[in-house]
Amino acid sequence: MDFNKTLTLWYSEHKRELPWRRTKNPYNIWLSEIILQQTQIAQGQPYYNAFVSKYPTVFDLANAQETEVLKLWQGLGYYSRARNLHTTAKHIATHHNGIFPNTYKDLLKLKGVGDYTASAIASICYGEPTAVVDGNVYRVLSRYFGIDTPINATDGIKEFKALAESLMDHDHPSDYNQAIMEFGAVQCKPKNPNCQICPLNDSCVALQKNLIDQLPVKLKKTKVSTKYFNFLVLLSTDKQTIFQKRVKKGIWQNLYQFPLLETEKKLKIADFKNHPFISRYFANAPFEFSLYNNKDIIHKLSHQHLHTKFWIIEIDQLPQKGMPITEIKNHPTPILISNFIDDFF
DNA sequence: AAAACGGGGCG
DNA sequence: CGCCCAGTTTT
Repeated sequence: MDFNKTLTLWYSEHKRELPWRRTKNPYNIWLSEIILQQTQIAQGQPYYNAFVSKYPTVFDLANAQETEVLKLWQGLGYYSRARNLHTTAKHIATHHNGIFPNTYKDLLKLKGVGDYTASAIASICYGEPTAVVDGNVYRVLSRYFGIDTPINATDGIKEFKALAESLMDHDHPSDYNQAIMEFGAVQCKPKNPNCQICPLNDSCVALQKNLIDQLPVKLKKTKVSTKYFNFLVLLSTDKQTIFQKRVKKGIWQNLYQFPLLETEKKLKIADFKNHPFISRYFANAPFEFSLYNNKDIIHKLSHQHLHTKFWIIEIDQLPQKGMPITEIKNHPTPILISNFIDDFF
């Protein structure tokens, strides 16, 4: 049986029941695809449900405040997705009367929608025969056809996209695209796939050549840097603290945090009070401090390891405008800080 | 072409 | 502890 037919038959028998599989509404499909970028279904599904519940239509999302959208996104990571999601919702509501573009080409123009997502929406919602190539597709195709071109360089990206397009079932673009992705997620898994029960095991090149563990080929991983973060948790006598928006580009843009002192090395307790930033920040106002965590909390991002200390600082009057402690939980914040808040307050 | 961008889960 | 995840944008 050919590759194509085998996959769609497998899909009809094994596909999981997922909330976004009950609809072809482009708003819902778009929302699910953005949430699922670089995100496993188990992690993304609760967020999808929360977003659909709070923002049933693109107009509801467009009318929200960005900080409210980020709060609902909190913990999911890659927060530019949430900012772009909101930007695109406003654009669709304002300039397209709430109607999504209905072609791959026009979908691609939306902020936060790249080749994969445009292909997914175009095929699922409108039946356009444009092939998705996500991590699952790279894995399935590289193994089945025995292709060792690196998947994260220009050559491989073009080669796999062309191959995927050539395999497209023009009569069932939606099912075909979802079938190959689901097959990658459930059967042709990254680690320890059970090739004994694979419906393609009689024609899989990687299996025949014992290359399942070698494919797909991925080029050098990005190196991880270490940073030292010191968060200043101010507590005034009138129950206020300083909690401010990260406005600069970089990680956690537009999320909230306590004032951050980043140091080259670990900041010792004995050196805290005399650190130039601290002495200047408090301008000799009397304060008492203690360290919340004796050992650094190591928060791991894909490209940074953040060695973090939370300094608890009790002071009569804040050196700048503050926020009542009761209000900080209403603001979006990185999971690193959210975990601290939940434990400390 | 390469780096930046989160957080969770798994072997 | 390294790899992977229904990738996109910026540099």
